[in-house]
Amino acid sequence: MRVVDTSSRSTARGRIDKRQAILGAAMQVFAREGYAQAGVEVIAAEAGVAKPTVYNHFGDKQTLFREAVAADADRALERNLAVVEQLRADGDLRPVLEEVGFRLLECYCDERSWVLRRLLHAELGRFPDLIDIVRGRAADRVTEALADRLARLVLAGRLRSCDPGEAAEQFTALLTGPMEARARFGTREVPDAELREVAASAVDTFLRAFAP
Amino acid sequence: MRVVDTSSRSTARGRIDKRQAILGAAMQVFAREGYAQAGVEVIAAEAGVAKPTVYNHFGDKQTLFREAVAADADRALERNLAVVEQLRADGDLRPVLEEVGFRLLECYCDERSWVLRRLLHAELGRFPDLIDIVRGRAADRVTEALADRLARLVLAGRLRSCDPGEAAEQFTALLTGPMEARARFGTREVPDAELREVAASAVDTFLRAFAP
Amino acid sequence: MRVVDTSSRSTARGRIDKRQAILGAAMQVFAREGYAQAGVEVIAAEAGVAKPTVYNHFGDKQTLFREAVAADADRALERNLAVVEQLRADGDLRPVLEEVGFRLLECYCDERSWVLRRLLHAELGRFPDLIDIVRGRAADRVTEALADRLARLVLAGRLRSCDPGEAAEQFTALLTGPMEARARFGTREVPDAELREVAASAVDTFLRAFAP
Amino acid sequence: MRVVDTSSRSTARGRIDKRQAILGAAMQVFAREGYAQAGVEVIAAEAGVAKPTVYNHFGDKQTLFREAVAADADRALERNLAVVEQLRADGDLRPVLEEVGFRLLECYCDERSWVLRRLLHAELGRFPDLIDIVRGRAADRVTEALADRLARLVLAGRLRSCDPGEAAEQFTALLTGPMEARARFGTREVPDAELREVAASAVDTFLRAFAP
DNA sequence: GATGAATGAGAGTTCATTCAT
DNA sequence: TATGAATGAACTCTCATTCAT
Repeated sequence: MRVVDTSSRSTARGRIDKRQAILGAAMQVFAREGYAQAGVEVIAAEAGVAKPTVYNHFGDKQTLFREAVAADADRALERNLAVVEQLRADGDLRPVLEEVGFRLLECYCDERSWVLRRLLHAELGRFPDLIDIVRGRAADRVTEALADRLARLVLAGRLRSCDPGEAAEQFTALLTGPMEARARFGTREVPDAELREVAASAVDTFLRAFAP
Repeated sequence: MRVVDTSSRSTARGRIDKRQAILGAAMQVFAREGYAQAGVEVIAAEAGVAKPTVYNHFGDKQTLFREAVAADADRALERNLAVVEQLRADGDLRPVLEEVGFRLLECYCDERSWVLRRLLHAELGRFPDLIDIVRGRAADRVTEALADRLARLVLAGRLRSCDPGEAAEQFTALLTGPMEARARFGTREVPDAELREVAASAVDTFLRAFAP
Repeated sequence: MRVVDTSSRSTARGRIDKRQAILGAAMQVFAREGYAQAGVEVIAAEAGVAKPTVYNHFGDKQTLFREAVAADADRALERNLAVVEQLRADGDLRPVLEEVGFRLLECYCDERSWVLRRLLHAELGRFPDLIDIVRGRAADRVTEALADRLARLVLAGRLRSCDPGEAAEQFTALLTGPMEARARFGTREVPDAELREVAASAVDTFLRAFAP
Repeated sequence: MRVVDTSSRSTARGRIDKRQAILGAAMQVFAREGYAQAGVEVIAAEAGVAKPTVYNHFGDKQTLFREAVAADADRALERNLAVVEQLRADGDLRPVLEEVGFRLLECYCDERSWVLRRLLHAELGRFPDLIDIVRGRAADRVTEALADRLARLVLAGRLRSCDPGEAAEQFTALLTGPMEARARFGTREVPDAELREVAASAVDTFLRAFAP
């Protein structure tokens, strides 16, 4: 189902295309099989290149893994930040929080997000720097951005006075904590309605605790 | 100091001792290396037995993995349930909740708990049944037990009327959610003081939302 | 389908029964799997004993193999000799030869005979002495016995003067040679009618060449 | 003495050379040890390549075995057919038949022929398709070719009227049957003189039975 | 720059054989 | 004597990685 680029004979584009194809294939295979089990040969095949080409581009399997993970973490960060930015102080607070909560859960429950978290857990032992790669690009910065928005809500008198960092932590926890069980660690597709329920419940508790 | 023969030289206990030794070594090695990378030979060496002995006892690597995980999940369940049972309705509620919260965080942040969760995430792809093995023995049943206790607190008028299942989910989320970031996925040892802080903050938010 | 001896608790019979059971099971397993692939554990299970019992009786796998083969070779020799003894000089020669030829082919095409020959070929490299074990007990002595009978036929004027050893060799060759192809090396069950045809054709050629 | 580059250092021929080397080594080792006992590592060493190279070329041990056997069967077929083609109807029949018989016995008693037959018998259980691989390439087609020649001799009036297929079967049987015993299944080197004797005796019997 | 071919190291698994009971 | 348990050695097969083109 891949679309073959018909114009990549040794052009500069061709090289970039191949690099992207390899990264994409790598993430797919790593997700499916885990790092140790994933075969470079399989990745190469799925990317439509020869095995040594992978090595020409990335040097070794570990580097390929790191870069593939980093690329996906970037993507996830961007999506999450875009959601947090929707948290504005105009109008009724509850529906806004519920909408943001729902969107964040959508990100959290995205197939690729589960894959990323799974790989992170799986390979922390062999790749301790993965924490920084992923968290520097995703989880922490999202919480930070969320804290910023909450701080402004406090200043605007829409929330009671509190530590916005802690509040952001807890808001996130109230959203994602219940999902882990319900999504069975990403193996069950959670319907949007359930996402909205969880978001509503989280927001309810959050507002009971943090409304002025 | 009992003086029974604890040396395992060929007594009837020998078999059981070896089984336990293998399970223990297996968990250590799986934790260190991940399932795919862990070598049965290494496990055998670490257990002080020969490689075929491992196969005599467990048949193959997958079974060994499942049984090792199940054993650790059992242990974790027991510890968690013991903590939840301490949640009694006598006296002031806040300090009791804070103590239970702290103890639950101790369990959650235990080295072996992190290992278990990491392996669970890591190998879900290859072992989908791991969810049931672990959750049937741990996470879910703890939340259930917690919900039971919260229900009694509602009936006793110590908490406002609410769905105890949801309340338990959120209490757990408020505890563990913030830990994931702070413990850097288990790679950082979190001092008890910080655990108590997180517990206090979680209980504060929880009581603001669920006090009558 | 084995009949278990109900009275073998440590009696002298019990021991012999077990020995026979092991030999029988061994031959079956060796036939099915070949020497190298056959597992002593499987043989033991099929004989209804524990693995070390096999070693108590036979010392090692090679000895077990030799004894099992020797036992079957004995059985084959007896059957063949009984057939050759039917070769009497009274009455018409052709039908007698045809009957003997047919009976010899029956022996030759017996499942257990094919197994024996296959094992012999298979393991000649590892067991050079197998030639003597089997041939001393079977092929050669049958040809010798046949030569004896033919010699008496020559003396009785029923066959032309010739070397009876050569005649016996050739009579056997005319019988068995065509079978190898037709029986597809023992993997095809040859119907009796075809056996009789081959025997008749062999006798016809033999008599054309050796009638006085 | 041709002066082409027969050294195989990385030329395009290199691949083919290695393939041939592996096939040759495989046949030698399989012959020496039997299929089950033969180690791929040994084969690789004897071929002067690394173990995975064997797997790159043949995929697995079974395929390697089949291809090695097929290659040798091809070789044997060619030699046998060349001999049968020498069976012409000009001149005296007896010496021609004796020469052909002798040459066929040479083929039959060739070391590699014994090896092939031994392996065929030995591994029929595990490789039932070996019958077709070998017989389609060797035994059957030789008998067929021989039958063709005998048919022409019948038409030319040099042999009596008969079924040429049967006659070919019996001619072959008269040649090879006595060899099995004399060569002790290929473990004894039979001198040419004895081969000629057996051939002469076979031809004598054959002509007595089939001369017009 | 991209590839087909080759490899060293190591994986899981099996098995004949031997203790200790 | 018969056995459950343990083991050392060996097996097939895989894989990340590197030449030579």
